[in-house]
Amino acid sequence: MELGNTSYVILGMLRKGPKSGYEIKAKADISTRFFWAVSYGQIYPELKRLEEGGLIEGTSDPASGRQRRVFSITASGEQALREWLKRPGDLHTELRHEGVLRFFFADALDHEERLELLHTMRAKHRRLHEELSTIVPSAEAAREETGDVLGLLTLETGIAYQELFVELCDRLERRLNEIESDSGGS
Amino acid sequence: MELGNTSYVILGMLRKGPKSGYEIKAKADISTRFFWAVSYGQIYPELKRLEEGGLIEGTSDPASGRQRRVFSITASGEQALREWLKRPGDLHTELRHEGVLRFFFADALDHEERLELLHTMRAKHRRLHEELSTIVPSAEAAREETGDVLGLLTLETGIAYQELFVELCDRLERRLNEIESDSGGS
DNA sequence: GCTCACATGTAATCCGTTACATGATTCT
DNA sequence: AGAATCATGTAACGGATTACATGTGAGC
Repeated sequence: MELGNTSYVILGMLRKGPKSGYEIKAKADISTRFFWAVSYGQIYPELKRLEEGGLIEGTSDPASGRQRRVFSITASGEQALREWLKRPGDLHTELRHEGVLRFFFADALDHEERLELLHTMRAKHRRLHEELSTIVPSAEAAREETGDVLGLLTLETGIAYQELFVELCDRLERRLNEIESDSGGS
Repeated sequence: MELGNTSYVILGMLRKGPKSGYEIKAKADISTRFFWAVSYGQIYPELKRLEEGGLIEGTSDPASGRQRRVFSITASGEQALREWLKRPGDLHTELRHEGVLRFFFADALDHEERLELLHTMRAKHRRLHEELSTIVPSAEAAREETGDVLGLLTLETGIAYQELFVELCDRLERRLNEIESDSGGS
């Protein structure tokens, strides 16, 4: 059966322990979301498909008071996951960044408007930086409990990424101001 | 009419001067591609739509020996572009990064396999870094000719972005080696 | 004459989001 | 009692890629 990267998000989450679709989404929202987002509209149909393919197994969960289906990864699911993790060849990377896009075309704006764009952009990355920072304690707790250090390292990577953009906004602002004062000087 | 960010890529490219669909793609491939990619499958239908909406104007070009349509931005097209550039509110940012995704789930691998993943990832970012570096001279030439400094600044931003990921791969490798020698030591 | 770059377009498909619909349980 | 959270799912839509189809002009 054909699996996309989103299928592996589900498989990877289930490998860390049995979960419901709802829980997968919740975990993804504080971890993979920042470099691979998933939505309910993908998760639930995909859980069905993966179960039909025998990569995961669902059981109705009477232990919980709630009506919910909890899925576990099967042996062939684990095998598929490992196969993907080891698969050689190109790693898909894609960036869609409206802020940089606008900046590229910002010669249609005047100096003040350009600075405002950079401020909006920096504010966004600062917000994301903060959001990621609040997750750190729970990632540290997870490392203590499960011994999984990669969650924390990945989170730090995400934080460094946001920091870079904040710094780039500052750098661009300085450069624009230099150019403006050079051309407008005296 | 409804315009998406891809429409503004076309509008922005045409604002720098009249172009064919083919040329728009070629220019985008060495500039916006790294933070907002576009394909022919979007460009040609969108050119039609933008012309119908009066934001651009196409003229068959007999000056060139070839059969081609060259589009120019209209006054209302420029207005739409500026309106977008100044529009307040959220800037869409999206990252899909299979390398970091795999790394997050890489506790299913052994130490050597994890390092290999990081090497593949670093190789990819190095390749992109190099690709961007080769564009620098043409961006500098464009700055000289057209006075547009933003193309160069955006390119430098893209280069800094690739540099960060190369450095992050190194950093992660060091961290993994530290952990490995700690647990395997003595 | 051949190949490469120029050039335009469409159809199928995939991937993903958003909005909607529904309902149970827990907490206040 | 009411609100928030837990929980599952689907349908419509949008955005984008890929593959395909087709043809011309320029340079070797």
